[in-house]
Amino acid sequence: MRFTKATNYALHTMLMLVAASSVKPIGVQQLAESQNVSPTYLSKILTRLVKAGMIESVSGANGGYRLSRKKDDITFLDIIHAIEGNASLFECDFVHGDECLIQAVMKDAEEKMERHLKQTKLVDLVKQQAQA
Amino acid sequence: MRFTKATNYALHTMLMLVAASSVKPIGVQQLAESQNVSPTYLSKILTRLVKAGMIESVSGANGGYRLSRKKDDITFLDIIHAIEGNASLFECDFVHGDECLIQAVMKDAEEKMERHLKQTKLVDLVKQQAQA
DNA sequence: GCGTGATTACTCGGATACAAGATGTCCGAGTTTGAGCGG
DNA sequence: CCGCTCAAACTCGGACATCTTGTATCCGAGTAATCACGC
Repeated sequence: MRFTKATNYALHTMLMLVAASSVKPIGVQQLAESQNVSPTYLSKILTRLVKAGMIESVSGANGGYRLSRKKDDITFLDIIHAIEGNASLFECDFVHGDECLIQAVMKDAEEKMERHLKQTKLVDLVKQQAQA
Repeated sequence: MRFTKATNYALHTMLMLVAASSVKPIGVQQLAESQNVSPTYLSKILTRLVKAGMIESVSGANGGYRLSRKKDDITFLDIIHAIEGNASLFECDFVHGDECLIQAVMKDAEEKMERHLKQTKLVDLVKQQAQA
């Protein structure tokens, strides 16, 4: 029960893209170097973000990745769900007659966490970085 | 990033033990049957709870598991930590100069969840079950 | 100078490899209860 | 009836076995920009 490294890569990459926020795409190599990942692996992660509609890829020379339109409303939860999937963290597959009380508690806890991740946007971090 | 089945087993088993709450221990077989797990596997999980000090095992005939003394203050978080470990869910191992802003956000989110799990006790569920 | 083609710098997707963790199973060893048996 | 022994019913712990998932690598294919070259 831990977040995967892929999520970490995705979050850091997105932070860079939001910070750059320019029209020009940033190449995978550049993004990968600053995180010590192999470019091929990072690109595999980024395709998931593309499918989620938050970034887009530009192929060919001078290609790379850049934010798609909605740029400023991207939350942590968006990215995490794109990478980890939006399945529930806890799933009780037993068949006790009524609803599982344990599952209810776990679901509440999960929602507490998700609420925080949903209300924190990447842009906020960029501003903090700029001040420092 | 999901909770393991072992955690599910542990939570359900603890709920039974708290509900029983008697002096007599309950055998692993009985506990396992009601959850469709093999007794050997369940016992492996329960030893972790023993090491965490929340239950104790009684060996020999008519043996089994029962709560240790502190019985009524056991929280969800206690059990989860005993099974999954108390490591942080998110760990950024990069070396960016200052503290990782992303990690800070994730840690906050995690704490939101843990707070809920810490303030929910198993005894509360037992009472709910009794009412129904 | 201008079009055409080749080269180069990229991303994309699938196939594959490897490691770690989750999920069990099996077995031998220790421990307690209780039954059986002999005095 | 008492005590001793032995079998049965348990848990404990380590050593496997298997399956899934995370973490990557490699390679061929497609695509866009740029460079070279001939007219």
